[in-house]
Amino acid sequence: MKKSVFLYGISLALLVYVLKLIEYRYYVRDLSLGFYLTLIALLFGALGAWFGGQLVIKRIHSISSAFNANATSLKLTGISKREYDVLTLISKGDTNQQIADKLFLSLNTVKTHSSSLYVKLGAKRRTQAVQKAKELKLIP
Amino acid sequence: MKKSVFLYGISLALLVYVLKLIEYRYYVRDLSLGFYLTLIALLFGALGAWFGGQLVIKRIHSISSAFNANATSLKLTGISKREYDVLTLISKGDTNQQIADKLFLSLNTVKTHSSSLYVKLGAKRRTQAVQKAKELKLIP
DNA sequence: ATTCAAATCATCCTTTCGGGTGAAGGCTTA
DNA sequence: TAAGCCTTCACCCGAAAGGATGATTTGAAT
Repeated sequence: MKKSVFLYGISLALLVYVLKLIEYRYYVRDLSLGFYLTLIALLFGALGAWFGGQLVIKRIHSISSAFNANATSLKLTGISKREYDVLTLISKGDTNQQIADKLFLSLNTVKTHSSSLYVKLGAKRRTQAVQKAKELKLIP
Repeated sequence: MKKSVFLYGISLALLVYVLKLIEYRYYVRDLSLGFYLTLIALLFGALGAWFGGQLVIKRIHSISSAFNANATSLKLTGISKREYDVLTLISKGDTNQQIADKLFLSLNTVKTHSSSLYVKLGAKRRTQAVQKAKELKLIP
């Protein structure tokens, strides 16, 4: 981001320098002022468009890949590690028994975790829990 | 999109006109050519940046909202309209009974639809169905 | 007109979920 | 050390889901 701004600044400085040259040649050659103005407008318009596009793209990227398992939401909901493990597998469509097998837990433990998950997510069913977890960016 | 380009064109034309005025005043007032050049550069740079940003945003939107219920995948899976209705509500965390109420169906019918959904999606549970449907872009 | 898929509903039966509750061991922190 | 949370597991019970199968109606295609 800062790098982009820096690059943009450099480009701008360079162009201003070029403009200086043009300014000098203005007295030498016989091109209208309007020509240069249009040229500059086009140049900076294009440059600005590119820059603006890059800016937005970067922002979008930083938002969409802001899926760092979202520690903020995790703390807000108070979901623990183990509960999160269960949540992840629930979202993949595993049954409680399958989750128990994968996490080396008893079925009852998985049920306990999922139950507290529902409470913390304000859900009544696993499908709801998955939906809410996605809203909170807890899972992809 | 076309509208944006048009607006941009209009803005550009307007500014060029303004530049004309400035050009005339150049002979009247005592401001350096560099000043105007920089002004133009900044103006068009900013305008271009805004325009570029808008362009990218629109493109992103059209991509992300290119969620036209993905007819391709629907045909491939052979999911019917009614099944799709059920799928949608399933993905929202509704129970079969709730779905039945919303769609004015009997619980059994909902079960039938969901069962054939699972077959067509290669899922064994509703949570899996939801996950696969998302992969196929059938639901958001 | 016959055929076929979709949509609707049913019954029976098994599995899975989910709620409620209790309890034991471990770790952290006041 | 006591309080508190996390993790683990258990039992009970009702609700929801899911599988198998069959039946009727309707609309579209052949």
